[in-house]
Amino acid sequence: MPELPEVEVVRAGLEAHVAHRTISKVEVLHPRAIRRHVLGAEDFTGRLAGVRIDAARRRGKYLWLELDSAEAVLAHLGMSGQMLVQPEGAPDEKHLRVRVRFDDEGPELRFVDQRTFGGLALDELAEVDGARLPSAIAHIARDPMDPAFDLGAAVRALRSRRTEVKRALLDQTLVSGVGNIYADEALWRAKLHWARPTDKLVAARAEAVLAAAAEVMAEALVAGGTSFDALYVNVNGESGYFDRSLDAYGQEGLPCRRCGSAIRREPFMNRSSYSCPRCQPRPRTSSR
DNA sequence: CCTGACACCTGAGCGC
DNA sequence: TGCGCTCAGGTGTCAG
Repeated sequence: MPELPEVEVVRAGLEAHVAHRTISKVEVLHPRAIRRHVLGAEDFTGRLAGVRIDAARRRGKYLWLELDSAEAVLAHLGMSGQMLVQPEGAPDEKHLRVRVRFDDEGPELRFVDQRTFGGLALDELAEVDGARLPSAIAHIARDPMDPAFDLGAAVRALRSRRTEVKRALLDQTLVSGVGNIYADEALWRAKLHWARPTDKLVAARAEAVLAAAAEVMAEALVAGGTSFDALYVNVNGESGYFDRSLDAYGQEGLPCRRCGSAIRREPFMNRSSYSCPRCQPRPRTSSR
């Protein structure tokens, strides 16, 4: 499930259903799911047995389970990863990759991932810029829901890049949590075309698009996230409903809510970008 | 250093 | 039906 609101929905579910429980046994059903755990599946399962989960945390699209062993299980959902809380004995999902059982014999935790772009790894926690993070994600910037998020610093970082504004929004080292959907929504709200060069954005415009990203992701979280199909669900398998509130993403041909022009779709980085041709005019100097 | 292209996967939906 | 193509909420790696 991908972007920040959807990942936060999952994190909250993990906090509610697996925090304060002790792991009894872990099974890795597909090696790719733990490819980031360099020491391999045996090391992964061996070190998790008997460990208690203290908390579920998140930065951007990454989440991790803090363990009483002072380590963490770092997780990324990739394009299609799910964390499901299921009764023991429920039939295995087709793409079940990792199963975590607990010593209370309550519901088990399942990492399910069709495309296997996501994965789990055991990692050390490290102090990074005042935060305690799995060391593998030390390079990931704070997200807009982080209490210590610094909007001014994000504005400066974005404007220091020489690239297109949407590429910058998707760069998780500048600001984290934003993906293709919320980038398009933020650009629509800020009335910016995705190809606008970052180094020519005045600070107020850069701030506007970053604030819009924060705002739209907060609204999406209230709605339980964005979900077009069964791939994007919370730990109980339920979909969010923010898709009904999208103004740009996936709206090709539909009237812009502000001006009525038909929303257009343009190729962008091997996928698509949706925007309003009138509210978000293409930059004059852009090649596209 | 920084930027952009590409690889990594599976499955759904479409036109022929 | 079936084939081949395109598309999909992401990111690590590598060449220039």
